[in-house]
Amino acid sequence: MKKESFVKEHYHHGSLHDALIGAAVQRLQQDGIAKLSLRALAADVGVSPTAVYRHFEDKSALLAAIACDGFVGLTQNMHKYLGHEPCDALSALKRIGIGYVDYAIHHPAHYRLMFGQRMVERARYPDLYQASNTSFAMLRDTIKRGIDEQMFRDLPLDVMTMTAWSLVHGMAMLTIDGCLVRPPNQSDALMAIANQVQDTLAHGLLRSPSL
Amino acid sequence: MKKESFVKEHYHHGSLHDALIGAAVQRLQQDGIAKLSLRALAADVGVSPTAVYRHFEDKSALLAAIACDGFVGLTQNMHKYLGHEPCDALSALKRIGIGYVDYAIHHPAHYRLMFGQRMVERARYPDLYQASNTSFAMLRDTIKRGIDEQMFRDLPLDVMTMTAWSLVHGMAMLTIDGCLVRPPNQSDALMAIANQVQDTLAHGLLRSPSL
DNA sequence: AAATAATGTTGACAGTGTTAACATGGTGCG
DNA sequence: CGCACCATGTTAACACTGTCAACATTATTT
Repeated sequence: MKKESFVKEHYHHGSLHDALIGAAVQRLQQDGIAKLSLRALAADVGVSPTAVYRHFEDKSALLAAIACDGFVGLTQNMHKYLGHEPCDALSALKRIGIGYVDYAIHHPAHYRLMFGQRMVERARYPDLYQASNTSFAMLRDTIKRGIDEQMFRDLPLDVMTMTAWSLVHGMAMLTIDGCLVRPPNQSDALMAIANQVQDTLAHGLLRSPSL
Repeated sequence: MKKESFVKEHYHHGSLHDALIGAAVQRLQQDGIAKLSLRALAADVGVSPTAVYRHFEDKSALLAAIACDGFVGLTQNMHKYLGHEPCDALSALKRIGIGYVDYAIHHPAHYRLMFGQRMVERARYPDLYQASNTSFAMLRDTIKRGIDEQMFRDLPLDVMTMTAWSLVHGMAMLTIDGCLVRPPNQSDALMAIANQVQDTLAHGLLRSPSL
């Protein structure tokens, strides 16, 4: 009876941290990062401009937190596509790759942020650093399995990891930026292309490709 | 005898356009895009803040011009690595790819700008749009040649182009952002990796890979 | 119940992109 | 030559930004 009377009878917001991130994500999706202002965010949430600084050191830290969430979501999506039943390394790698691109396509604002300026200074943001490493480790570990099981060719793990990672990252970026020559906007058609690209990669990685 | 007396006896700068771009590139390399301000640029060049607007519609247009220069440089560098003697499609593709990554590594500020927000809105900047298309056409045409000469596997041109482009773009980005696991800072070592990655791609594209 | 920490607010400052109105000077035309 | 024009630069101002210091309010702990 004393709470939720209407709105903003409360001096304390209660969950400003999450609310700010939510508002930021929404604005990022609509207007892009260039037009994102802390003051507008604060207004969206119904709080004074400087309240932000009780939850984030500065604007960059807020963005880093969002990027961090992005990597967590990316990892989750890769796990989702990977599934639970055991499978060989190549299938696993393909599924992870599709999960990767799928996430990027459906969360472009997040994805662009994840690989923007924050990535360069990720040493300053331990959470972000760890979250991103967790994502990358999935790729790397799967490739290592393929090598250990002698399914993949005998190339340095680093090289293969970079190849696979470059491929999915490049696909994600080019798709998000609309760089495809004839952009098949249906994500189904897009995923079909992604599948074929993955096949090409498989052909390049496999010890004995099945044509 | 009447010119170049000392400095800035001239009301008219003479080449503000280029001077601004030069100053911008320098600041981009040092501080990154976040800290780039038109006013600072104007000060660098010794001109009032609003003089910029006689040469560029707004800040974004200036950045677009730099990105445009970047694509021109990228194309040039690919041509440089391609050389003049005729060669088969695979060699050509490899050289172009190396030229691509080489440019990105040596002009990270340019490269990040080229694939930043400006790329998304490149419809607004015809010059940028065309310059980028010219770069991409090099990749695409070379791949088409490989298909026509029946050197590459019989896959859709779009798929192969996306694969190759994704690969070089991904490599460029990951390298620039320092995402390599053990970053071999010498660009020689880097190029060695790039070469191996390209070989993997070749293995994936070729009709009959030579192991 | 009092002290302390957490959270929000107000007011201010320096810096930003951008516009409008004005100044300057080189260029071409009578 | 002189004059008008136009490209180029300047000054002043506006709205907006991130951020800080000082203060207010609420929650938490002692």
